[in-house]
Amino acid sequence: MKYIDVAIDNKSEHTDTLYTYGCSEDMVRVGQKVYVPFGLGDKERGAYVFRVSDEPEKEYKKLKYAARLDEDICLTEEIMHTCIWMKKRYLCKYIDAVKCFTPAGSRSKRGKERNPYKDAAGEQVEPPVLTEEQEKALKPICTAIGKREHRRFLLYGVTGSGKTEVYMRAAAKCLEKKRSVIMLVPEISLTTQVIERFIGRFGAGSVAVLHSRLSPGERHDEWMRIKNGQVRIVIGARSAVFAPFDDIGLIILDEEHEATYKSDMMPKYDGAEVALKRLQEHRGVFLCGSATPAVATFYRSQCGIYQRLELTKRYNQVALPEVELVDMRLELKEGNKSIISRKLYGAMKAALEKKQQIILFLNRRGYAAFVSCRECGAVLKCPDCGISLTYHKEAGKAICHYCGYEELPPETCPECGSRYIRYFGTGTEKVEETVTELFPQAVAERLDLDAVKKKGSIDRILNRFKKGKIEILIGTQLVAKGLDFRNVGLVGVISADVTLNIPDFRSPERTFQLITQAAGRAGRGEEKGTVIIQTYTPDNYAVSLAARQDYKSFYEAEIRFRSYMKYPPYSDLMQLIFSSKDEEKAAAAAHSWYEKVCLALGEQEKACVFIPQAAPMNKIKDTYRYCMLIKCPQGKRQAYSAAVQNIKETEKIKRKDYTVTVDINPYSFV
DNA sequence: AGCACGCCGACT
DNA sequence: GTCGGCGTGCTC
Repeated sequence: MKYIDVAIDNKSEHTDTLYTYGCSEDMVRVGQKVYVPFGLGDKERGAYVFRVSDEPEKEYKKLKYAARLDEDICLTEEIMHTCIWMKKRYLCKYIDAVKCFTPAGSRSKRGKERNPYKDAAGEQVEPPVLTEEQEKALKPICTAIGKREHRRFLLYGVTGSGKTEVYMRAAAKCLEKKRSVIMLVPEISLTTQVIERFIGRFGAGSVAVLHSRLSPGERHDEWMRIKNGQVRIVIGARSAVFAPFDDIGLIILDEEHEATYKSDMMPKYDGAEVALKRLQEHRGVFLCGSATPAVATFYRSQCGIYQRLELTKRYNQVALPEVELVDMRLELKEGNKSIISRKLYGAMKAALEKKQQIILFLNRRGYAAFVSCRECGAVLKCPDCGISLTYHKEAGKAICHYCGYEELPPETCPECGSRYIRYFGTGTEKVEETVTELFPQAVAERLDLDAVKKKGSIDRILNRFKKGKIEILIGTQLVAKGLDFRNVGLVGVISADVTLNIPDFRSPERTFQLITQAAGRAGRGEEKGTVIIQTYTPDNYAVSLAARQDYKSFYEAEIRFRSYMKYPPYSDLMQLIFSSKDEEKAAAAAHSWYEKVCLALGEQEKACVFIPQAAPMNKIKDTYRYCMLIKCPQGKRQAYSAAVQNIKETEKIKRKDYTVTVDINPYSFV
């Protein structure tokens, strides 16, 4: 007779503890999925074994017995440890963490198996000769893999310096040692080139690609393929970090700085943190790479938590593009009211004459940023979110970019009745309109969420661009990401200020990354490209240093600011969100929690707890939200977490008319 | 969260 | 006397 401590598979907060059952079988192991009778009706429920013991912890009045094992699902001990760690780190339930590791679907009925990459990219290419820099970067990685050491590397390499080749060599070393590889990419649809190269190198049969278009059945089949050791390489978005390998030798995070590695659903985990936790137990290697590492990541490479490896030269020796800043205030002063500066116009004309392609980048879709009355100053706002509505000319509507609410823009001001309704600010639609006016003979197309919705997939538009059917591509951040086009001679950033003015401590970091990534799209072929950045704040350090492509100076400036303000990496930010159908109740909950948190942390820590605020988009789907931010200083993270967890425990016993969600280091504060 | 038990009012 | 309303409390 054995005793097993299990987490029950149900949604309730109240049952988020380990329950002890008797178990007749000796076979039962940690990580095994079992079925147990639960509750007054002894309804059979799924459960996962966290602990197995010969003696019960204490005497139980009515000890029940596990009914049966699940044939398919048995997780590893490492996974169960990681689940316990996740519960503590992200304040989620046991079962939330376990669910990350288990396939959502059940065994698919039909035995058919469809792999979209199966017949794609059969071109088995000979690995190229490594450059001296690549060789130097690869060596310590391979050594660590060979010696089964848990080590962490940041591969800091300019765009086009051949990071992917280093990833592939490290992966090959891992396979040689009969260990498994997880390769995380920011988004499958934007990473086809990298995936095809991996498949070309290792063969479609040995690579599993996890993506959002998989049906539950297919997902289950892939999970089994991984679990049974039929594949040793998994490529996927952040959730692929949960792949059920039992000997992980390497986890790669490509484009490490991307926000997509942070989950915004429960549990709100950070893919990089989970990767590190798993690798500690597997004694595996963590390898993240970027041309513009997150400030927090570079900081770790400065203090030796990560070993930094640098690739400074572009692969085919093409010089980095020439970057020019255009001060749009002067442009206006000198009488040019257009959104395209004279310099950008000239460069566009020159590029078109040379038959080079152009990318114009603006991180705002729609036509105008807001609709306002010139008489009284009223701005058209979303009735649900309180956020100003963006005017979309093509759709003829004013649309809320948060919740999708739309209305016809009014003829007269709803506040004062004036007819002076005007549209302010620029979006991609307006850029497209201006470009078609200026260059009527050129083929210009838009690539943003709206265009993708209307004209089909991103790939279709990008393929047309690749084939040269589009001369000018106008887009939001969708065009700034790792695409590699040979014939782009000019990249124009229409307004570098859009991201800079978002109220978030990371907005300089994001602006710097976006400009650098966009600039990296220019001149990847034979010729040196040109980049023109338009801005109203040319003296801002993020803008000016991005123009000089000077990451290290930007890092120095930014880390000083973070240190001074005690922002991450000098602290962890913990965001508590209180939501309720009743605004009063959400507010009351937030304020009562504020008192409780202050009390629990003590007087001297009070400065770290911020007074709750109505969330910027206060109401989503008739639910009101209040936010409270806690800045946890380095070294006190666990104490702070524990205090909040404690309050959660005591609060859940009482009748609740609100819900709390916790987000550790949220990527956005709206 | 579910689910059963229980204490109360309306009905055959 | 009994059927069912939902308020209350527990789940190894």
